[in-house]
Amino acid sequence: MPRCRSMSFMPEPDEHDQIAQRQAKLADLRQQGSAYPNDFRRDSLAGDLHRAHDQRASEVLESERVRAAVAGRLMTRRLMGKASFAHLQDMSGRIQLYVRRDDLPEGRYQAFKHWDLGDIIGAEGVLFKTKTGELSLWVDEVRLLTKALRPLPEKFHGLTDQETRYRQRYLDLMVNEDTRRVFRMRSAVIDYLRGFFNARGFLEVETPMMQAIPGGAAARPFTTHHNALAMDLFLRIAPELYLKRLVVGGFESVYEINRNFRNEGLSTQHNPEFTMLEFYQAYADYRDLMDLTEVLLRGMAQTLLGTTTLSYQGDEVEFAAPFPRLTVTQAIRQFNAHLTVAELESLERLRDIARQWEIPVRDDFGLGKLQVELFEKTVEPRLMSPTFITAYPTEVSPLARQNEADPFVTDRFELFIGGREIANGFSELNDPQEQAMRFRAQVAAKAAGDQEAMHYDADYIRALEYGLPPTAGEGIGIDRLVMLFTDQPSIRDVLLFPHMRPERKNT
RNA sequence: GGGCCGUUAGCUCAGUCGGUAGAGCAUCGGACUUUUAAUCCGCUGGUCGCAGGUUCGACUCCUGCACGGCCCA
Repeated sequence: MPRCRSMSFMPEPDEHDQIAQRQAKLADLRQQGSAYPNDFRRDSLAGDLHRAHDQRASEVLESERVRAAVAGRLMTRRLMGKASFAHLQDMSGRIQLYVRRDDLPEGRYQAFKHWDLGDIIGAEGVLFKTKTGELSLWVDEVRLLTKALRPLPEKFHGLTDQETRYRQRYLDLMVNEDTRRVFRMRSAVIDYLRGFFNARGFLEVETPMMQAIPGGAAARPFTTHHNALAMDLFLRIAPELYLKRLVVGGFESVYEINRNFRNEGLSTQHNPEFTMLEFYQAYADYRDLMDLTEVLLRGMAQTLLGTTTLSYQGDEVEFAAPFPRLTVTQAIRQFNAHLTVAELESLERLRDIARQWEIPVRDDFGLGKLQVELFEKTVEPRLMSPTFITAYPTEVSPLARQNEADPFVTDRFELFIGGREIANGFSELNDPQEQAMRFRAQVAAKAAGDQEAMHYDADYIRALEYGLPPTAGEGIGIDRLVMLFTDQPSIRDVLLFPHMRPERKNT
């Protein structure tokens, strides 16, 4: 690929002053030689240096003359005539540099004075402590490695404009430590999940993101097109049906952590692509998974946060106590004391109640769907500490196994934390004939206008006909979990690059 | 899709009753060899989101649009 190697770049006339000034400085650098050198090698990270030497006495440090080479972005600078202090930031943190004219090669200090905040530099020197006790590097060599042509956001207030933080996440990461904290925690959450499932003998797998038949959830898919095959494909809305095929194949414990895509609106809770953990375990049922989920989340909180009590947007969320388990109808009645069992089992009565709550009721809503709608409206937002809700109606659970005592409901649960659904799991429906019937009902619903209803997946039925062992499976929404663990109010705050409408203004 | 709020210098923000646009930081020039929101002196920097309208005159009032935030669906 041809690359632009222009040796004299004229600033665009509409660029503001600071960019023009920096471009002029870059032009000078090009004249003097390589403007983008890649021969500087560091041997230390700021964070490691602090960990190793912060607690050591100043005299000891000076007598040992510990040398270090560091590199990173120039974040602050205090010029005081013939000496300066500066802070360099790398992935691990910041280290202060002490730069004196008389300790540098001839002319270097003059150059250093004209470098800009945001430039990427390398520095070598000897560690010492300033009179205020801050570990610093007494620099005897410093080089400009990459010129920054655009100025940094303000050093004190940082970058606060939400739109810019989302669109230019690199800037947000540069200047906002809290943003770095959130995404480190996200990484730690995923790392913990992998460790947890790997330690229990689960196999991590990857299944198709592009599917001919989108399945495994009630949602509208994105459509794409394969040119060579001349066929439309769908971006997956869930990996569920493929993961259960793997259990049929004999991978009895599997998990996948990856993206799902759903063609719905954007909100503080929804991004078109989001990350799910799904896992399946043969010879287990939904109660086993509730137990496992409880162990998982309690351990995760204790390990990653050092506590089992966390604060989410001002509410306390407690992971230490056993998570309460209530059925859908028990939960509705707990938060709607006036409702009777008879009312919850009357289609006509429930329709009226739902309308009173301003729930848009469609004619094809059965009793089970109405119960779940009422639950979501009146109970879900109030479940702050982890709560399992069980006995989801069969009507809204086309892939879940029916309860043996009460076939109106399935052996399914959802976990709510912070007023939101975090997990959804159930004993899998492994009867191929029953599953085929459920698919046909979904197809009928789709024909009647339910755009979120499922397709008939004949290969999935064929797989079940070979025999899916009794199995339980669960999905956990990673983005929402990370929101909880980082106390962030919007899903956009835990996605590095949340979906945004294209910006029209000039960049 | 609806309601409310926002968009002013690179960043963070003021802007009075409609009368020629302000501050801090950053930048630029100068002083300063242990500073840390360094300090001190001086100077720059603006399509007030975009397009219309009202007006002698619009950052300000009105309409539409774009993007964002929050709430609702």
